[in-house]
Amino acid sequence: MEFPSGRSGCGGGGEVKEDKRSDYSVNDDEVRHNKQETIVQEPPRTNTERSMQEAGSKESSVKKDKVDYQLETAKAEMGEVKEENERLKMCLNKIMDEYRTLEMQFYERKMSTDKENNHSHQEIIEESDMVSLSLGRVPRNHEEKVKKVTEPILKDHEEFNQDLALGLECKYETSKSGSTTNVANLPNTASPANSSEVQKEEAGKILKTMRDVEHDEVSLQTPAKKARVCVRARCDTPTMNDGCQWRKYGQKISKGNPCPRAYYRCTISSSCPVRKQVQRCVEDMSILITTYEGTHNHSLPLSATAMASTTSAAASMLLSGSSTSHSGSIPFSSTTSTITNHANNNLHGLKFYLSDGSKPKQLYLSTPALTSSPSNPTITLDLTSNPPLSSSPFVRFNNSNYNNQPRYQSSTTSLNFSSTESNNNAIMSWSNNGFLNYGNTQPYNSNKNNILSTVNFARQQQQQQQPIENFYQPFMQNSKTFLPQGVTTTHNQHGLPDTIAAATKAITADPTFQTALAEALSSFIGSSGANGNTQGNINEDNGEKLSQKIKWAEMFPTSATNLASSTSKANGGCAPNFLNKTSTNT
DNA sequence: CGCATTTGACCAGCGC
DNA sequence: GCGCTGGTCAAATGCG
Repeated sequence: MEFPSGRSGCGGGGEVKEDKRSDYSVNDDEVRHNKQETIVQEPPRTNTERSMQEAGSKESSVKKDKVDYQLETAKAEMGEVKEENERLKMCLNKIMDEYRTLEMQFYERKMSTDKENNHSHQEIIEESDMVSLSLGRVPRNHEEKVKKVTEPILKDHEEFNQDLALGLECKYETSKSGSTTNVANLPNTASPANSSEVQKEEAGKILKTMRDVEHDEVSLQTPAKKARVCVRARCDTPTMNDGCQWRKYGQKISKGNPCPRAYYRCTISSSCPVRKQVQRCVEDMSILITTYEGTHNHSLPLSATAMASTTSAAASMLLSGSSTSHSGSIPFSSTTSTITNHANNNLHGLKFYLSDGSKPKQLYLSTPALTSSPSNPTITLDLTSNPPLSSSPFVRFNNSNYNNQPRYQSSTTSLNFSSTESNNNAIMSWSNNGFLNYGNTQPYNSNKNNILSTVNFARQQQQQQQPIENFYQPFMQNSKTFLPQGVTTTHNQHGLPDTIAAATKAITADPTFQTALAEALSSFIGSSGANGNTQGNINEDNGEKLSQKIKWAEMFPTSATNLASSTSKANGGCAPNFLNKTSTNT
């Protein structure tokens, strides 16, 4: 059948049909076999042979009757199967129609709301963000399917359409998105609409089954590769305030670190599986190591979405890399030459260093136990300036095959969003109120030559003399625009998409790194840009952002949608305050 | 009194 | 099998 997954789980009836069908194939084989036996027989030459042949002809006639009977039976049952198939097709068609109807209603309501509020684009972005903040990976063809469905409906709102598609695609935990996602996957089989209660039930079964299948896929993936995201940041408080609500459920003195490790679980939802571990770095007590594990299954406060999306993106990056590692490639190491060629691209002061991943090392982690489990690949986001255990302030994508790692040397991918300064000038830290600060006022030196390969998304040269304190202000309070070198734009107050475009051109060679970096960028940049005074420019830059999203989609087929979602979110101003000094404590 | 935190006990996984 | 370690549970405790 066309949809094995959906059909096989269709209330058990599908399996019966499948079994019957397998019987058909067996019967057909028997028929062919019998026919061949009949044809191969030669004419008799002697009486004995003739008598034997007569007996044989009687046998063959009996066989023929049997074969004919089997053929007719098979045909009849095939007809039933075809009818069943047609019914299923009609079910799917009806579901598709209902989906389109709902979608159109949603768009219409959205448009009317936007007209009323007189700032449509921003509203759209915010609303779409409410649909989904997922940073999961979306197959490009899948996105195109949804786009194809919705394109005739709203050509003028392609951006919104894309954002909605993202939400429909990614957020599996909601029933709405789950159903629509699945429906969007279904081909549009043209058949006359014939609604009936049976069909509705069947449609419901299909949707339920497919939701279950999807949920099972997620649940099966999660425990096997429960990625962890380790965030290192300077923080004076016992825990850094990431906007989420946590409840402490345990504390342990771990080996090798006199500082106790605290265990927290998310309390926003009782069923939320997210855990975090908090521990001071043994070598620098001012550094707080927070390890996140799991994905929130509920909506987050605005102030919590940034960290959540960051960790989610990082985890997604890690898992995507780990998945490729199984196929024998090193996910992040093949981008060296390309990235180095564009090593001086600056992007809003964020620096993503890429080093040779062929030499897996465990970096930064003061306590190896934080990456203890071989089944838990860990990515480290280093928000400090001086990783104590690293010889150079790189980001090391040490996403080696963690299954082969010893217990304390499991896969660790490290992102260092830090200064290249080797001193103690933290550019980002959690202050005594638990919120993220942005370091000192030391001049920023963006270039280091002792790195194997570098992606430098830092500011351009003319900005390098600016204090670090102003480093992130473009996304926070000031409307300054920091453009990469060689990039010109007419939207200076909205340089983010253009700078992203310029940066992405620099890293288009390697799809794996594209995927990984795009997801990391999506959350980080998206978050950083969220709080800027950019709302007034939303409308005029919408087209630019839209085109930018398209660029991203072209450059990063597997992850551009995530970035587009995050950037639209950021521009919509409802993104949280991962980089916001003034975020409110929830 | 309700909620959050503390803390010892318990369990599972891993290495020897 | 045993010991070690990380992680979790749940009763006890503290606090507003």
